[in-house]
Amino acid sequence: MMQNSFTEENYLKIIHALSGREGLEVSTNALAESTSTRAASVTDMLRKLAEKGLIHYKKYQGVRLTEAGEKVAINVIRKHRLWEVFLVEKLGFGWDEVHDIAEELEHIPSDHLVERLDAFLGHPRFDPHGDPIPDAKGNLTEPDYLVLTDVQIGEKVRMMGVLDHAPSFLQHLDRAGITLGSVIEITEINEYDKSASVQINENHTLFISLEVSKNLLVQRR
Amino acid sequence: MMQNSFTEENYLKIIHALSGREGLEVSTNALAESTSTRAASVTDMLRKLAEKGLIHYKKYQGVRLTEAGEKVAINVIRKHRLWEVFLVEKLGFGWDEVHDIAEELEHIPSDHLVERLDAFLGHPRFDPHGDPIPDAKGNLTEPDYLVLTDVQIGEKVRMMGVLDHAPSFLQHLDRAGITLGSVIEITEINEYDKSASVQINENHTLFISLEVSKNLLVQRR
DNA sequence: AATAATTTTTAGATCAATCTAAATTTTTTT
DNA sequence: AAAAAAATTTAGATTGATCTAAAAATTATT
Repeated sequence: MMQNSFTEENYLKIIHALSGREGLEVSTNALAESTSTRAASVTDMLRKLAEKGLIHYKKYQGVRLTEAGEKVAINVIRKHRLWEVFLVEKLGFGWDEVHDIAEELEHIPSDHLVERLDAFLGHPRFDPHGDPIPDAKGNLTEPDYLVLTDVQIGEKVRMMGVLDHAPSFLQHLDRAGITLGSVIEITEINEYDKSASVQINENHTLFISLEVSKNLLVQRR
Repeated sequence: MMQNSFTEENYLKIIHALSGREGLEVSTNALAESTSTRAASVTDMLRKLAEKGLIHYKKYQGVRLTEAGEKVAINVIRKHRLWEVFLVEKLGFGWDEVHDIAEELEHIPSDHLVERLDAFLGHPRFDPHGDPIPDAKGNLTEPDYLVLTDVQIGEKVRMMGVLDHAPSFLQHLDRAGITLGSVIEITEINEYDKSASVQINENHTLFISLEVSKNLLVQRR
């Protein structure tokens, strides 16, 4: 059985991300946007992936992963997230620095390597951004965290992940002293712009904008 | 300045290997052989590398690396060997298993990554096969080991590296109990086929063929 | 030094991934 | 339901890395 190329793997990973939990159809344009290519290029690649049995594709009707395609996508995600753990935990990178490097490492082909890396890291369940790491069998269970905007005043929650992975956002959180595991209590919400005062780890208070709240994943305790 | 492709890096690495310590000219055919391509393909690539200033190339006259090309080649070698150390020391791979994986990892582009990896590994000077690891500035000093065939009967030497990196050879050494650091004493050489009896670590004796002797790098003590 | 053998390069194609421009299909709006 | 707008696909080209077959240059042999 032929190997999938770097590019093919990226398409599958992006289709997985865009189709969401429900496995919705993904549009050609959305893929063009996410892959930074033109729609015509996407069409070509979709035909190819369909031929390989990795996606369900009917002209003009968007695209979904097949079981086989899903398997490939999840394996790429597994590798990406394991490498991110390695870069942060072992090499001392910041969580804002690892995405691009992991984007390359995720395509290194060797099951043997992934399994040994996984063991070396102690079979981590989550990556440095709080995203769950699929197991070797491809089981990926998204924990049902809530977004901070859904939390009431007075409630204490634990910060578990981010929706936006942009370095600038992560650096913003660093400066605010918010990291995975931080305890957050909303002390006040401003009606006007929905910005909020929050207390972090019961010891310092700060303002966060709605934009930030929308991108913080938390868990009730 | 544009990045070099995976393929370009491989050509430079192979030119470096084939031109040896003296920086001799490398022939088109030798490159075709080593890259598993045809001579015509090599010619195309050479023109391209010459245009980029990475090699000295005149038609029909073989090829040498420029300073710039040498720098790229040595950096690839540095990455390859550091990753091999990682795979063996941290992930527990055998020295016979790491070449192909390192062949992929060596092309991951990030100076930051290499330097952190180097530090994580404790700035190793040699890879799992005894090959020296160039430093961050690109200094690569080949230690002047001798080949076991140049060792006299009765002399005790230390095994420091291998010339042949083939898994089958390395596995053969594993079975014979010969590893980096082993003390080897030649007790007898057979005139007929130059095979030898050797004592390993002063505790067990075995026969090795000329083929093996030719590929063992050792050091006097 | 002429001829033969070998090596290398050129010419012209192919394949994967991309592009632009034009055509087609689907969706939305009037 | 027609027309307009948007999305998608097709047609034809381009780029990087490769190929085969043929031509040219170099090297070796007589």
